[in-house]
Amino acid sequence: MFPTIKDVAKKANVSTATVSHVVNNKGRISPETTKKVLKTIKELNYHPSRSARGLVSQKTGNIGFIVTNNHFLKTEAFYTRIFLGVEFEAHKNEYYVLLTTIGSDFKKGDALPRFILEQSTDGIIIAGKIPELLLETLCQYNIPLVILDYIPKYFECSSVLIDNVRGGFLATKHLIDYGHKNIAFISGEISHSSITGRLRGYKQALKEAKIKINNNLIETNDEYLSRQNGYDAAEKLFKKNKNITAIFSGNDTIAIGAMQYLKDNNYNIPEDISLVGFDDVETDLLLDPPLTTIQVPKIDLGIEGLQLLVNIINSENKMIKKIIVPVEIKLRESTKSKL
Amino acid sequence: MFPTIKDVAKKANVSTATVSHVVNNKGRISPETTKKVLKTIKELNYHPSRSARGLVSQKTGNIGFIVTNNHFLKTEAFYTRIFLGVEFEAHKNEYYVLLTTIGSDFKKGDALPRFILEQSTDGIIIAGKIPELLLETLCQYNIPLVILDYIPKYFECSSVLIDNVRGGFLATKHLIDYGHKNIAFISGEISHSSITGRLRGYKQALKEAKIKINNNLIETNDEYLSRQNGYDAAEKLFKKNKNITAIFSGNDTIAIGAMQYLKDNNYNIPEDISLVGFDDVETDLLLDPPLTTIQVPKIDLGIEGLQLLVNIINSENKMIKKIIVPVEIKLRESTKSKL
DNA sequence: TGTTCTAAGTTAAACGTTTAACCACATGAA
DNA sequence: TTCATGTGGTTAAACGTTTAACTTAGAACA
Repeated sequence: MFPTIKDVAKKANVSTATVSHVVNNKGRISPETTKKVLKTIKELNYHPSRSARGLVSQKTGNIGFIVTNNHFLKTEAFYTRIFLGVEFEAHKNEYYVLLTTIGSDFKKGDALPRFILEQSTDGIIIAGKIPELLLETLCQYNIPLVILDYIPKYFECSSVLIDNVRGGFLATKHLIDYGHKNIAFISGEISHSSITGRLRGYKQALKEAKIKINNNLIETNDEYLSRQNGYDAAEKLFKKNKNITAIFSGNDTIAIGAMQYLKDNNYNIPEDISLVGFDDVETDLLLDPPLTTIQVPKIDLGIEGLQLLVNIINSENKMIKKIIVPVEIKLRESTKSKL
Repeated sequence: MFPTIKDVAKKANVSTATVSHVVNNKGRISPETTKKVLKTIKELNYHPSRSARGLVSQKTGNIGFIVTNNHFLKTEAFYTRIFLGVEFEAHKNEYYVLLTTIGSDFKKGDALPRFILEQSTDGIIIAGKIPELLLETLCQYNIPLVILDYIPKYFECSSVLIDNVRGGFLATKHLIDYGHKNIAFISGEISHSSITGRLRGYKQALKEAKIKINNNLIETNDEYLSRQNGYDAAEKLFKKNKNITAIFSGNDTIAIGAMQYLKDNNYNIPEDISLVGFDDVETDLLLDPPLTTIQVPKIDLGIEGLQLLVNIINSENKMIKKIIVPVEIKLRESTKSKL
């Protein structure tokens, strides 16, 4: 069916080693021979078999993408785009991406993703928060590794991060500039490094504007980011406070839930309450009103992640690198100036 | 790093063949030996290398997923979900999915997806309309193949299809039941078998209700399904007609575009115009008003597709099978009874 | 007793590459 | 002439499996 390296070698009257050298640009082959071999390869439409290659050279041409099923299901729009960014750049770099989800309750003795055990990837990308134990286990295998959008607690690793602090700062600053003083922060998954970063930015902006931080205005828990979670957070918030005029929400999903609560309780957005999200998922534009938010370049995050991983794979230098991708604020109609 | 079959064989005092037989449940191995080998495998945490396996047995454990980049970009929400369905079921069946996009302008001599040439997949799933020439080329390689959501013109192939005709019928019938008589049909990509099916259902319902089909009320072209396309179609439609009270739109993306046109031109939905979509993408719920649509079980489509493919891979019987997945109407607030 | 059969394994080749080690030849220097 | 060096390859082993063909021991049978 498919021609092998032997077929090429025979037809071109050279050894299989020569063909291999030509294919891989290694060894010393004269220009004429190279040309002859290349021509034969084209004629036969020869492509080296991945399996055979992988067996001897340990290069499979695949990279693994790991995300917890919770993240993937609950904030699908976000992680799907990151995946697409990775996939897109992988395609350019002649890699394929193997996707797998794992439980967020990974514990001692649990099986690793099959692609690791079966050695079918050259490197791993992890998207979002992941059990620390899994990282440690992974580490023992000495596989090139890049983490996207998460900073592990006890573990140093090459990573691509969003400038969450700045994003939180920009969002809050925007509300302050619009004359708001009672600005709430709501979010779930507060143990996620991204969310704590956003909260830090929020506090920074308040401090800079000399507005006192009021813990009653901060409503967080560690449940996964879901709309319901946002609805509940807004509910709690308004039970405790009466004079809120603006909300900065840890991500868009939460914001959408909060928006629903506000509508259900006859608050007008943005007349009564200004609302800012974080992530810029596609649905924001379809909301009524369209959501002002912090734009996160999700596709770019994936692209950067893959490039970083490929660099690590191709170099001996295993220096840990961190890349920060910038964010900016997208002004839409869910915020209004009080001035 | 990773233990090999030899390590297991040595430790268990058997030959590698025996280990292989145990792993694959083949050959005649006594219960005691089996037990002993299994124990050793667990102790060493042995997993067969995919590359080595693939090399000799031609089973890579991967399946390829092909979609045109146009489809993927323009109706991302739809095809991403199909992909996730495939991915989900693949995970269950111990397969990995290699995703690739191809141009919709595939022509003679163009390179096939790399995973085919490099023989790194055991079968292929194709999602949506795809150049007929690519199918023919693919066919020569004799790879197990399943097509989702598309019927090629000159080519028979196992496939999983949506009941588009019924969907079109249900949507139109719903509008008729609500007392509408001047019901328009708009869509792009009319050469896609799914869209023609929906149009057929539309006509069927009208015929059954003894409403004359008016070609002025049918606005189609062959551009890709995009919001802009929907906007334009609605515009053309209303330039030609004044008395439309309902629109059935070939898919949700188009419907969203049309909705925008209606809003821009001060038509109220559903008071002035009732609108029905097709697909049921997640954003429909966030629209104002939420869109009545035909629900397509996208995840199930992917699941069925993968199961079908696995069956084909594992059986000699290459009979062509077609699976039709049912649809139902989701009543929301974009349609209103005139009665 | 010798023959056949069966159960439970083993042996060794094969899959399609890569790559370290080797070889043959030409050139140039001593 | 001899020896070192460089050029352009070839040879053959190795990667980790699977599997067809073979072996061996014991049971069953005539």
